[in-house]
Amino acid sequence: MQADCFDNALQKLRKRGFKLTPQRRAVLRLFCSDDARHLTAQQAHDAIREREPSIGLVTVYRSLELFTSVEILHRVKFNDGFDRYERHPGAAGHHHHLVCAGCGQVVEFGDCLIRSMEQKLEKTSGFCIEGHWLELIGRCPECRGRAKEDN
Amino acid sequence: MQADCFDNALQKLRKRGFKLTPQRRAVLRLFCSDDARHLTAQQAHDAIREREPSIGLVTVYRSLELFTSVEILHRVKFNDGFDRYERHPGAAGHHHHLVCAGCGQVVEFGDCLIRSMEQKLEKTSGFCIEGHWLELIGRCPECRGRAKEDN
DNA sequence: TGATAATTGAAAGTGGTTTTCATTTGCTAT
DNA sequence: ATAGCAAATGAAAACCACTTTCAATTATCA
Ligand SMILES: [Mn+2]
Ligand SMILES: [Mn+2]
Ligand SMILES: [Zn+2]
Ligand SMILES: [Zn+2]
Repeated sequence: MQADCFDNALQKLRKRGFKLTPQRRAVLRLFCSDDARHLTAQQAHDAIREREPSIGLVTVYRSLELFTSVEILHRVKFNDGFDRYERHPGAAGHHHHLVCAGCGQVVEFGDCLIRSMEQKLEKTSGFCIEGHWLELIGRCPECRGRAKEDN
Repeated sequence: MQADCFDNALQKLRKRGFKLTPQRRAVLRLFCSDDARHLTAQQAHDAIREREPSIGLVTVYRSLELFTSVEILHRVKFNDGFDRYERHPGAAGHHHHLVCAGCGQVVEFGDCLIRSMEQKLEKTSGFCIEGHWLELIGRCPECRGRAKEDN
């Protein structure tokens, strides 16, 4: 749990006039810990309840939405039916995800070549490109081995 | 409506032992027409009902699933909560979509630089990469104008 | 022309997410 | 401190794209 992450987020909420409730602090605390990555609302709720047993799942949903809107969190889609959340990358720049189809393990990578593709496309299409979603699906070394066994 | 597209699809279904029902023919007819692109199940159902008024939405869902499994159709995700379908690109190779955040208009593009990114990543991560999802979000020229007016 | 298994459509179910609404609570002005 | 009030919370119900169930229908083939 990184203190500056937590304090910056509180600051941001205060500045915009949102109330600092124990529930919101608990959600922030979770996502400021380094091991909280790509969590679903349900996963976040389960984790938070260990410290804040009375918090409702609905409040977690609302906090995730609020924090995403003020860029404290970032919504990630793995196309598996769940919205997932991680700390907003901020100045560190965005990254993408390589998800194992076997075990769900996630590898992050930051050097994406999409900007140059986008610049070419902006010329040919006349669009102003505002963002992109990229998800790679594959198999991690362990799951490749397991697939071979099954044959 | 391209006849060879339709006939090839019928052939494919027959070969695999699926029955050729009027409902399946109607779904195929729709997706073999050139203007049917990135349709949701509901949109497909609405279009098909003009010729086949009694077809059920459930049957459309089932046909889309079946046709996707035998690679007659291709499932596309714009991360807007709907599964969308288009003709399977086949030998023509896959393409990606640039979607306007204002009006939903879609531009397709085929030259994607992701393969080289994938090859680099396969080395560094040890994953075997099986596929990727890429969606670009932007604003078309008309919607850029409209946004400027609103200021 | 039947026999048979696949297919269909209506209705009910599923599951992640959102809305409703009565109650509680953080914040501010006194 | 304290009261007043808008914002936030939690339980329950609603939402909605999609899937499953099941009885009736139908394409296919002997
Ligand atoms: Mn990430
Ligand atoms: Mn397309
Ligand atoms: Zn794996
Ligand atoms: Zn537009």
